[in-house]
Amino acid sequence: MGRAPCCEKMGLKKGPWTAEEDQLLIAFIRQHGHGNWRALPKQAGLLRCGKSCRLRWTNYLRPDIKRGNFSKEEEGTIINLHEMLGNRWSAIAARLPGRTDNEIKNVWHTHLKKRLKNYQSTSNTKGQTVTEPKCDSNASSESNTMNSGFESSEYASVSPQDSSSELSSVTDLTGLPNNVVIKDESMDTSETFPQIDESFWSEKLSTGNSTTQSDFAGSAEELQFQFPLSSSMTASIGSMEHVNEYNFNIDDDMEFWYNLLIKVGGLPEL
DNA sequence: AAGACGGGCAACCGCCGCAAT
DNA sequence: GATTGCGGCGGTTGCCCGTCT
Repeated sequence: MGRAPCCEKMGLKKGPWTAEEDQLLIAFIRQHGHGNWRALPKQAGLLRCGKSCRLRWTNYLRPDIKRGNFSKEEEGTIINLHEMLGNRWSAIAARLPGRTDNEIKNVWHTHLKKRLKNYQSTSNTKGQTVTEPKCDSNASSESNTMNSGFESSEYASVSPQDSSSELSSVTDLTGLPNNVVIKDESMDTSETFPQIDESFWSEKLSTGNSTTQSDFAGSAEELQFQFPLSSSMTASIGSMEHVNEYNFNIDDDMEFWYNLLIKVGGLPEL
């Protein structure tokens, strides 16, 4: 069909935003909101396309943006979520209040990916089975054996070399709120994750605007999934303050997931 | 001191999904 | 059902700035 470009380039400004433009945008959105991005620049007196305005607002001007360096916990969360979700930056950002998808994407490409690579090469030299993360948009089910990708001394209380199939060996990212570790590259978990969508996790794992551990602690359930190479699976559910672990050893995966969701309050009991 | 280089980050581009018509 | 318009998303680009030589 062919779409027209998002905005006619003629007369529209590109490049870095000036303080004046920022003020115009903020003032307009404060007064009128941003119902229609395409119409907004004209109404606000900006020579920008709507897309540019939306991006500037969502990535920089929004009042709830948290600026500054990422904490180690945030970085750990990103790595874990990236393992789980792949390059779905907006989904990852939804779990890190105050952080934007763009910011997370930049952090990933500039810092975390390198760290992951270093970790992997280190692991490989130690004879571990380590897989490259698949950056596939359908990667919510991706699984691999690289744990968090952090140097163990920095983030994980259990060293990567210790990875056995027992619960104690699940890499613990020292109190991360949504600590999900999926292992076993031979397993396609997309078939066993049928009902776990993003809204479920964000509802379960985020509370308001805060990202502090204590905020997560009350509401939720840190999930650690571990798939040993056997046909059975082992999982633990730990809260932030006290690790209430539930151990499952099951062969029938669908029943397992359903029961697990009931446990964490994601499904009503029948 | 100055030019080269590389990293970090803000912004742009193009595609996709969805709702409205 | 087809078309159109919009918002959103992820990939990519290009500028700025710090470091190196």
